[in-house]
Amino acid sequence: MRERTDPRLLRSREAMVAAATELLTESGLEAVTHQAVAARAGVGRATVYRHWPGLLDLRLAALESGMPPLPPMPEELRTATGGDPRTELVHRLSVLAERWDDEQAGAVLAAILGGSRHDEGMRRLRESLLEQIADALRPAVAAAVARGQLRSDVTPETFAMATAGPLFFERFLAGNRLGRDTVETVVDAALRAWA
Amino acid sequence: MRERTDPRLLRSREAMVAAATELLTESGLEAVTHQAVAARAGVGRATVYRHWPGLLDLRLAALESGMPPLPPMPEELRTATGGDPRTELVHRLSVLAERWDDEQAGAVLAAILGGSRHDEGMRRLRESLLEQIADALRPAVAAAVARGQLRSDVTPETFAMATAGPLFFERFLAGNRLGRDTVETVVDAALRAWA
DNA sequence: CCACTATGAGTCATCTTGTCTCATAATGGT
DNA sequence: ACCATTATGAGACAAGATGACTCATAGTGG
Repeated sequence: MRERTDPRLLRSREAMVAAATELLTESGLEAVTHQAVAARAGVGRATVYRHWPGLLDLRLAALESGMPPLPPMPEELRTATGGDPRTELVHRLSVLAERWDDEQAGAVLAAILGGSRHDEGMRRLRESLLEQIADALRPAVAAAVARGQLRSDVTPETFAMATAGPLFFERFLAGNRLGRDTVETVVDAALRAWA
Repeated sequence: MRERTDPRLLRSREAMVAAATELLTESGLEAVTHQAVAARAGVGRATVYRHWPGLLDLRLAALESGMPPLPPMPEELRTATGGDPRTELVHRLSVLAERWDDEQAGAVLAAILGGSRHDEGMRRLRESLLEQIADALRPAVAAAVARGQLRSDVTPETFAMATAGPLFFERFLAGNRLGRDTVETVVDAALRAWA
């Protein structure tokens, strides 16, 4: 039985995923087709069909590679915050904001929002994105609740809505880049609102 | 010179726009093509090309018809609020939330978010959407500032970020319908945060 | 009643899509 | 070093989509 170790398979797969991600970033999900990916990856068209028989499979691969998990909070930074929830919240949301500042984020998010109503795979991606954000905020929200800085009924999901929501709005509806000042403003507003 | 009054022109145009909007709602922007619109509208393929020679023109027409201007605040309701900013804010945002609850809203917004990076027309649509929201909140925000319920540096744009942002997040990222309770929660949080 | 014009049907060349075959060469086990 | 395995690129192919065109017809405005 074949393992997943054939270098040819990995090489071409890597090239195709890279090409698909580029196309997604540059021209949106519509531009991700077997033909376009093959051409850009320098690969036979049939090869793309072999790896992802369906168009949705191919596009899902592009989207997945476009939204890797958020890097975890570095331990040295966590201790450096002195356990201050606000500092940690600002840091976690800055990581998110930085990612959303990236060019490809808009393409990925728009595709997920639009596609999740029709496609199960995209719905999964949307939910995992939501979970990613909530998980990133979970420890700091818990700490803030423990210290009485947030009401005890504030969940990570609620706090995500209160912070990631405005950031999303500012970035993708207003079209503005997200600086650390914006993140701090949003975090402070949420802390005031839910104290 | 021909006026825009030829009934044939208006009839077929109306049928095509309706068909395009349906396709957009049901299957996303990608499904809006000259051929599909012609088939659904019961119209010749050439006719669709005559009205919108380019694919982007056609899709823009579908998007525009999918985001008509928000209805203005009814005068009787405005007086009924007794000039209370919170009540008016809740009302205005409930109108927005109701629209976003609609099935087609997700398709329209996702298309605009994704397309506004590449297409000038979609960028215009995105900006007009933003303006729509800010304008809807403008009088109530001004009133709240005048009464000292909001800091004097809070603009309609800021308040839109603080309220429409979370609503957008809740509706399209978390996938939850927006009830009046959600709107009230969000408005109250924003009023606390920016008092 | 008539000149006008939007329309539907159709044709046509070109491109895209999905499936298939086959020779080739890289690969892993022996 | 050898060989059976297998992923690949090139290409053929039918079916369908695309965009531009022509033309007879019928609804329209004067």
